[in-house]
Amino acid sequence: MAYTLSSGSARRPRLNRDAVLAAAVGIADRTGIDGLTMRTLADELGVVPMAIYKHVSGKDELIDGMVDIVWAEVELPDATAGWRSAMRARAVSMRGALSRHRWAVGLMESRMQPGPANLRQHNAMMGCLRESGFSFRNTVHVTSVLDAYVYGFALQEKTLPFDTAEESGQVAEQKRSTQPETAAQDYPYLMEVVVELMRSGYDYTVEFELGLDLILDGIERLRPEWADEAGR
Amino acid sequence: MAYTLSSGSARRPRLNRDAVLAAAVGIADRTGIDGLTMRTLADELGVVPMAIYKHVSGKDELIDGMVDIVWAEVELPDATAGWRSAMRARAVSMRGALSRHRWAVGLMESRMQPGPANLRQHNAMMGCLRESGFSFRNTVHVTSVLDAYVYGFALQEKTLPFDTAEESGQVAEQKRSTQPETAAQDYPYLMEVVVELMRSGYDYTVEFELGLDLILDGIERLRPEWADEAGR
DNA sequence: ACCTGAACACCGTTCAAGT
DNA sequence: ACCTGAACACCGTTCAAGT
Repeated sequence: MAYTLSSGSARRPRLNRDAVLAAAVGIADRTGIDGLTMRTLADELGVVPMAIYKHVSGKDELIDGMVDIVWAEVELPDATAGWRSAMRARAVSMRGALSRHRWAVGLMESRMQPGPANLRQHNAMMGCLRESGFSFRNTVHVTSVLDAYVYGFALQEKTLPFDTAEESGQVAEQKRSTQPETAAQDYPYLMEVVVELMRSGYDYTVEFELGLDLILDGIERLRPEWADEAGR
Repeated sequence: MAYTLSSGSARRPRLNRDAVLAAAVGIADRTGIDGLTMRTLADELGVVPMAIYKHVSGKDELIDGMVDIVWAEVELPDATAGWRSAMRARAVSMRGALSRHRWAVGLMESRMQPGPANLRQHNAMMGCLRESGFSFRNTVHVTSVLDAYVYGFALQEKTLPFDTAEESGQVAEQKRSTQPETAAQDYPYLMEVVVELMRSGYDYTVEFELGLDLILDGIERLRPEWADEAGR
């Protein structure tokens, strides 16, 4: 019976939701979120645009699904390791996911229907902090400052016009030589720092972890104080 | 001679670049960046879409100009006040500008042609830190961590589905009652924190300044250490 | 049950014309 | 010098049809 029903179009495996989402993530990774249209996605899948609407209600739901794929790539905090190293590992993992999927920066928290991986992640984060003795209020504070830093760093990383330390030098040099000669007079401090950056390079990972440790130190140092109000 | 040249259309003042940019910022503030199209902008100005292209080369240059208007609203750091209060005031001012112009979050650093207000701002920031004795390298570190925090906080503020402490409660309540009953079992820690947030409210300004002071403390405490390498 | 084709109401931008 | 109108190559999405 099975073979009597299979038609000549058995070439391409039947479309399903996961295949649609995976293809969409691939396109967005390669060409940016603007390069992802229902039409380019359909082309990639070897299908007509309207075929996608059988698996996803529209572009919004498509993006909801893509964002939850990124959330699923973020390591869950392991509370048994202690809150500090759990929070550190989670932040590092999240920055990694966001630099692999730059289109996702700015979308991670903005979806009205948070997906299961998103909920699981936040639940684990709250759980780790609460079990480590943070009050409700301080759990919110810690989440807020760490997430802001991770999102903001990822945003800068997405947004700055170089990817590697070597490229940072090239871009700085190019900018220096492109600017009108007046720039060095009008913005002397800026030029000085740009020239120095060019000389010594810029490593995103080193920079990220330096700031992260500074913030974790701040949380740790303030903790006894915050613990005073632990009942609340 | 002047009046012989003035035609019947003297009703609307002649279009110019500043008027175009100001109108565009207004539309983006009210309706979001998606609500700003060359066509809605033309309507607002009482003009046909193509008229705009005489004052701006296209949508990219339009947005470049809009972003620099936001930069111009950010208070320049006042080095005479000491680096810490200068950095604090600048960060608070920048968050203010970004919450008045939420469409600008994510665009502040992404323009290939930084405008004059942007360059002035960064020059003043570098100047304040360098004059306060920070090494080149540490000037970069401080800028990186502070900007990441401000951008990331603004991103969360733009992105979270409530604006005020009261609304945060309403949203939390609605989310709680909308979720399938299993949510409380699947995500107990998350639900607990959400319920607590609902009870006590959430104030963006308080939250922002708490994290900001934590980071400034971290910078201050690490400073002597960093100063050791001040020559470099 | 799943896919298709044509159409609609939008975009940003070009080009040739108007005054 | 500045503005206009029509057109082009794109969007996301609806609807009626095909198999």
